[in-house]
Amino acid sequence: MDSVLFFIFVRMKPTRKEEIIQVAASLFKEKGYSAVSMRDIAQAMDIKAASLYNHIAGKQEILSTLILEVAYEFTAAMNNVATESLTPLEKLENIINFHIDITINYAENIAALNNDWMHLEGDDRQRVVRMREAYEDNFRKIIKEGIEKGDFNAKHPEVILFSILSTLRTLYLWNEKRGKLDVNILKKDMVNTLIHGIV
Amino acid sequence: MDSVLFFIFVRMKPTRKEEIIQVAASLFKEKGYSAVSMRDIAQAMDIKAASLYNHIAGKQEILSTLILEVAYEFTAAMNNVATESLTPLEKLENIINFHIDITINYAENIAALNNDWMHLEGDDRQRVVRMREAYEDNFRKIIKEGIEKGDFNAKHPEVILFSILSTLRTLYLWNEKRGKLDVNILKKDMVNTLIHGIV
DNA sequence: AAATCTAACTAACAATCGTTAGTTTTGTGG
DNA sequence: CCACAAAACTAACGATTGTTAGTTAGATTT
Repeated sequence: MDSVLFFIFVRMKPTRKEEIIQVAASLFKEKGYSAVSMRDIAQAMDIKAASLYNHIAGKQEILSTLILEVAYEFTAAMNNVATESLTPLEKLENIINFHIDITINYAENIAALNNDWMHLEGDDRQRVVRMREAYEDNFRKIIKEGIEKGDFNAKHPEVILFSILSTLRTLYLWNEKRGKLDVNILKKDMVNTLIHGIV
Repeated sequence: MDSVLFFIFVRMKPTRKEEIIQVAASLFKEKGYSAVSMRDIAQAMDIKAASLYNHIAGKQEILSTLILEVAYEFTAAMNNVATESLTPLEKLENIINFHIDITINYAENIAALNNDWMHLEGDDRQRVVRMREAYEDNFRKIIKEGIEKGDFNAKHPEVILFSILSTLRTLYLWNEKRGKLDVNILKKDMVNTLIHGIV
């Protein structure tokens, strides 16, 4: 009899801590970190605020968990693309694609990263700022390389960088009301729009 | 002797109320509405928090003033463009241009509009949401018209709309560190990038 | 059955929040 | 110099904030 390889995908039941972080993330996305109280989070879970502290160290831990988690995702994905031997155009396509992928799985984390990073305390804020700067530098190098090679036509790389980054960072706001698009169609359209323009 | 026409530009000294709103706007942009206390605002003006109430009704009034002010600006500008008899491409160029102009004069207001509209109370929130929906509808019609006429090539207008709007709405984050660009150069580059892409 | 663990609870803490009331200082026009 | 208005002040209010301490109910393990 042939040997068979089973791939069993198990969706692990989330720990109570993970549940809290997820519920908090949803509230943070809706109203922002500062406007959400521990009692708000507790109420959304049908428990009392003090009970949260059996599972987490405090409000700040929720924020730093959310932000650092997705910051590492972006950093890893960007480092992968940057070190591969691809044309600048191919790299740019890859960046757009992984941005969409990460956004699908980490929309609430991205909301916190974009809007509440300044409320991180201690070393965490500096670490996140540095990761974002490194990310942008990688992105900038790819665009500059594309301009030098003549693949991209633009005078100022900053305008391109800003435009594309703005769009990608805001992707977490795409909602079903705007149309339930298939992921691969969205990727294709987004690549087309950002790279080839609209005329 | 020839008659001479004098244009005298007077920068009116701001009222105390306007000063407060401006200082608050700067703090709101930095940390968000909920994370800024009346005592923070007062401290930035070297007075006590209670003194603020000689000039304003409350914290909420500051927020609604900031947001409604710039929301009307965008609505008026968009209505102007939408009712003019221009090609979709020309309309789009006009939109990009007035977005940059308004951003220069109302960066802090736009930050509040983008990030703190949900903290508006009473009728104000609904009014702002409706204005934004009307704005987007106007924008969407222009893009659809461009697609139908064959001026724009895209399958889904939503992707274009989302991409351009994301970039324009985020313009308030452009800082000097990113390069002090002349306004007209920025306009030209932005039009080029958003419309013709980068290849 | 006893012991341990998990996850909730009540009660309270000091700090801070937006805001009000009443008072004093400051600047200006008559 | 005086009268008045503008704009600051002190003191305090009730509500809410994040968090801690100590306790309890229920499930699991020994």
